[in-house]
Amino acid sequence: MDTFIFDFNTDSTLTNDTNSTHSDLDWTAFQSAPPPTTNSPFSPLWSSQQDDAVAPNNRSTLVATPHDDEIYFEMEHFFNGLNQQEQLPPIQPQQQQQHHQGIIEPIHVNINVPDQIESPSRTHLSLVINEQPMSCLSTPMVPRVSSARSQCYHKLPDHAVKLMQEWYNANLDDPYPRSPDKKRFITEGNITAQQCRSWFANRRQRLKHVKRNQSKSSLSVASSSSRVHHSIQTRLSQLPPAEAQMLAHEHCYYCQQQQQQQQQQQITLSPSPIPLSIPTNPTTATTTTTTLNVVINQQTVEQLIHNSLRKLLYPALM
DNA sequence: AGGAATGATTAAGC
DNA sequence: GCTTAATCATTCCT
Repeated sequence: MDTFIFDFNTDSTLTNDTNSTHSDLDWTAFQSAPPPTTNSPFSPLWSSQQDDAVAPNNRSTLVATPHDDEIYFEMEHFFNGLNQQEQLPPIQPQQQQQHHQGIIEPIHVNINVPDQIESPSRTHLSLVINEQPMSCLSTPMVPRVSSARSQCYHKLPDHAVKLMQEWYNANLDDPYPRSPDKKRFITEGNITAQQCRSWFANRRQRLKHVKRNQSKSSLSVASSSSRVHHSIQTRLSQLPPAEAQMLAHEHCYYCQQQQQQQQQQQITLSPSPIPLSIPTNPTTATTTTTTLNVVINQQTVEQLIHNSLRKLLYPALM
């Protein structure tokens, strides 16, 4: 694991900590990336044009992994805080001066990034080897001769796709066609066995991807917020408590959210007792097993985590 | 032009 | 031999 140290300046530019001995990352790649559309300078790097995670063209050594999403969310979380800051009332000239005098220092946050292993480009491999692909059909669509892969790109017959799609939709719980089904797709759809396998493999993978992203988008907010909050708080804890708290509430989106939730809960959690009904059954009167179905919402969980963190980080304040 | 969709390939795992 | 995951290449769409 490498530890990259990012400097978060208030103007959201990314600078290289040249004194760091933790990172040998080539920062020129980041500098040559297109200008960010948001306050986060990382968006262009981690957002791919399709569902696959693709490393930037000029960063062949930086291969995107599933961890990148987590890192991205952590970065995004922090910059959400900076975005929020922009929506705050304009800084007074005196405060602005304090900014430039360095009273509000850049915050350093350590992000752990798994070691990346360079893998050779498959395009290059196929060009070098120039092997004949397994399933090249003699169909008319042969656009270019640049690589073996491009020689056999065809759109599958609509009829074949329709057949497989119908079968897939009807067998979502077990989308693995057996031999008879495959033979039917091959003969009726006029495709090869390889094309049939590829189609189902792609279909399964891409649907899985969609499902994963859907569940992640609902869960990641809470978990990543909490994690990044913790890492930032760890750093801030090295500062004097008063200064750290001011910085945290100014920059940390999570803290701002927590503050809002606290205020909301103080209003909504006024005396409204939870209705608890204990089932009474004459036949099991002697047994004392009782099931209480209590729904704990996300706010409550985050509140509990937040309080625990505060106890850990600021015991003097508790 | 750029992103999304789609077909294909490869390596690794079982 | 089949599947998954990652990735590339091409076509489609806006």
